[in-house]
Amino acid sequence: MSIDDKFDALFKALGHRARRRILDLIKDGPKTTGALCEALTDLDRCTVMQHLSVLEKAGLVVVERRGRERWNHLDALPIHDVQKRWIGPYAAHAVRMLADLEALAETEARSAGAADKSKV
Amino acid sequence: MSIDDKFDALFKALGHRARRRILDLIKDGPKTTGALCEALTDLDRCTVMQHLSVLEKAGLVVVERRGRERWNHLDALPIHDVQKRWIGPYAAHAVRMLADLEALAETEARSAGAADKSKV
DNA sequence: TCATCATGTTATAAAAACATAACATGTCAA
DNA sequence: TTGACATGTTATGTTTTTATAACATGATGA
Repeated sequence: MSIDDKFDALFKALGHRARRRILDLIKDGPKTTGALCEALTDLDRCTVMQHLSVLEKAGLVVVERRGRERWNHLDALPIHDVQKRWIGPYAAHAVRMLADLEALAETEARSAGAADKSKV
Repeated sequence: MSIDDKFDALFKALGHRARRRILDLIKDGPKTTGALCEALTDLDRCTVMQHLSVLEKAGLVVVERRGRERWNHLDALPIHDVQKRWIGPYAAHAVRMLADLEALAETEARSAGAADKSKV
């Protein structure tokens, strides 16, 4: 599995609201599949399980079997990689852009009087 | 457009390697659609444009038209929101989990002798 | 043991995403 | 103005995703 496959799987996993809700539900501790289905009343049980398997393939959910129960644990470590490669740098970029914009606005404000006659 | 729609669009946009490549290509300055197509030789021009429209819907690409050219600018601000709501908190969670795990490993190492007989 | 319960598997229909082709538009420069 | 050029639009086929239904398994407790 290439690095791109990994990020594809991760972003895909995060790209559906039901799956993000599941992550939020198991953030503070693992839950059984049944408990998750009870919380997600608008979704069929099979649908929840499909979402869980997408999350599992992305490495965001780790499964532990206890008797006939299946406990779904969050593993947030892959998100840490997303942060490092994609989000962090771009977020920093966003902040830098904002700063540039503000500087530009200030410069333009200063020369506004001179530039006015060239405006449409 | 709800907040969930926004995040759906954003993660979806980030969830395809071709689109992530496009983002990287315009990270340091806008490029025309034609320039992007030249860089992405493995993709059809129409496919590139479809990807661009996905990025545009997610607010990650802002289009400026100059004559017959279309200049695609990166807007990384939406990624900043992803960072704040989804990545940051979960990345922090990952770090906390790691710390917990290390603490647990240490505890178990200390009581290893006593616990050994109960192992399978 | 045996009914029940939690979960798993397989199949299928509908919707969305991806990739391409064919045609259309509007701009530039000779 | 006219041909080449950069881009836009519409249509279409293919593949994935999403959501359910129907059936299967395997643990648990009376």
